[in-house]
Amino acid sequence: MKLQVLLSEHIKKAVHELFDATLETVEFQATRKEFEGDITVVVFPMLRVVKGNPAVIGEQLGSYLVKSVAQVTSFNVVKGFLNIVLSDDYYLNFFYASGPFEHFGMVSEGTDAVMVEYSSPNTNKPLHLGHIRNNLLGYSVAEILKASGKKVYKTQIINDRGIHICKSMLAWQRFGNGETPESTGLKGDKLVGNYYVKFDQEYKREVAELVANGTSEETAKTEAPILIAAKEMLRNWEAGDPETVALWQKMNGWVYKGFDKTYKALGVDFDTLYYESDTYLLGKEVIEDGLAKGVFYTKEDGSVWCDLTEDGLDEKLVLRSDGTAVYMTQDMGTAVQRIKDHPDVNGMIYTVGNEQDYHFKVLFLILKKLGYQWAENLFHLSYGMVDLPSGKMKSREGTVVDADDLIADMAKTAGEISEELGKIDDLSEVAKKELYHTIGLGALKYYILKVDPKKRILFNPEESVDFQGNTGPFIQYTYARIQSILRKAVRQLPMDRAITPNFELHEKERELLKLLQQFPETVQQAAEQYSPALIANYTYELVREFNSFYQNVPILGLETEAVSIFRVQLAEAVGKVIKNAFSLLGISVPERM
RNA sequence: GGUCCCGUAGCUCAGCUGGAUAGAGCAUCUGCCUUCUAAGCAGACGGUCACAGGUUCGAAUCCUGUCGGGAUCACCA
Repeated sequence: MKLQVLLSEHIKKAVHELFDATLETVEFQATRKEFEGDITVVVFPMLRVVKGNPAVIGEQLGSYLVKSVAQVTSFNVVKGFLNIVLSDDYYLNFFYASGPFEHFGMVSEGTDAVMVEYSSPNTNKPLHLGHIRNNLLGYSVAEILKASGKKVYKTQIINDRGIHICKSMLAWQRFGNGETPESTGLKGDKLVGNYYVKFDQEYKREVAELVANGTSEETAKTEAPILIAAKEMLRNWEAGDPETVALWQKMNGWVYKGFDKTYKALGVDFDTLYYESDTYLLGKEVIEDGLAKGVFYTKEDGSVWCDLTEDGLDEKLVLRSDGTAVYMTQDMGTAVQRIKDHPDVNGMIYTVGNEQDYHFKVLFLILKKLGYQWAENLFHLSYGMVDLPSGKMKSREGTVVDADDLIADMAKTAGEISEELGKIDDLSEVAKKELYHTIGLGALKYYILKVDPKKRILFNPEESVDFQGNTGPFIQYTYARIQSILRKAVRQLPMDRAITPNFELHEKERELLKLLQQFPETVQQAAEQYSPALIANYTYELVREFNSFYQNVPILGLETEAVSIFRVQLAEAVGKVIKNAFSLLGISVPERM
């Protein structure tokens, strides 16, 4: 039985016996460092049913627990806080029962399935820092949900159609001279992105020219020939013009190859893909359904709306008067389609920036009104923008931080620091390169995931990311040190020998065991709150505690072999939990660094 | 203007469903490499939790208002 449940039952019983009162719940909290104890019962809330001085009540409850619960060895009361000291046996039992910690904290996959959408890029330009935040969040939340026992489908919707890609296509047609990724050596997404920029330059030039010839700026902006040509191209595409479609396929193909490389470098992947070119016409039957159910209504001009004023929102258009779909229509259609494709799915998480908060609020509400039971389990994983010291990122103005460049830069910085420290000089060049990538990416991922998604991030590429303190590399470093202990221990100690733990636990050991114990609960909590940050901060705390242990108590070469073996085992367990926790963040841990 | 999000140390961030003296890292300063990796450890310095009210035994946390920053309010996606 879980300790809290056990204690809580005994306390309720104690309250009943000692004060003849009935207690609904018992409030626990971790004992603060400065006090002696492992777990604390807050007495104040009990005052509602038990009259008296909280300190005195605490004393009475404390003595009761010491007498009746084997795991409780002693207690102390500070004001209204009853600090309980647990026995070494309790911790050791936990430790030996939970080993060997390989899958500690991970629940095996159940039948309850969810779909996690993230990334969802446009195909006219490369991925940038904003996508990185999106990808890391989405991937991590997917992993956390998996670890909490859900079956997870990772997906993205690729915005492969629309005016944006036509702009790149047109510019390539006009100025490209038949360039390909092969002929230029450029990644496909970069090449296509360059033409998107080229389009914008040309467009601006034409607008300026028109304005110089006396056209008003407003007219010039809508009548620039290249824009008209791009719109024409979109119409051709929608009409299925073979030449346009072929070009579209070719250039999108380049982009996908480029994206694949970036995703691979980032360490993210997908189980199932959706393309907007397939889904942009979806949603019409949902409209029919909604009309039949009276959720939607038609205006005189034929447009279809959903009235959400009762829910404090506006009226929302769901189908244009010409019968074509809007964004909302598509998203409804896509959601329904996804459930059709994956009938076991009973909930979806959308990783999309917070500028779409309103959109998703409306989308979820409409789907609920339509009566889909899975609509009860929709969540918008909303995140803030990533700002640069220079301000907002604008892709058309080229003020973006490119994803590939950033990853490479991080690895480079990691390399420079490693070289300077010179601890891994004996590694091969290939192994070094891989390690630098691991560390650089660890720094980047951790930096982004440790902060609350809702908050906007100010990212300074110049100063890059720290490698000290609450950072990915710091945690990776701790893991590497643990591996070093293990390597040495195997040579020095009979690690396979069964030990009888009859020694007194060191204070640091108790702290570590306490933290280890909390991991499974933390994973569940992170899953409920869709919060990688929770995992990150937990890991940091564990690592700090371990470092303090490592630096302050001897592990190897002790007179008592049993204690040494136990400490090595403890270090090993911490290492495994770090590894597990980091895998939930999509960060790998090196054996050495 | 309506709605939503954010405001905690000089900087970057934690702070769980209200609980003890608000915590880390960076930066600055002091110690610690002849023992398991010093990307580390131990310590010092640093706070009117934006502001003002309210709720209560108790508020950074919940409620109301004000100020500051951002997003969003299209027959765009």
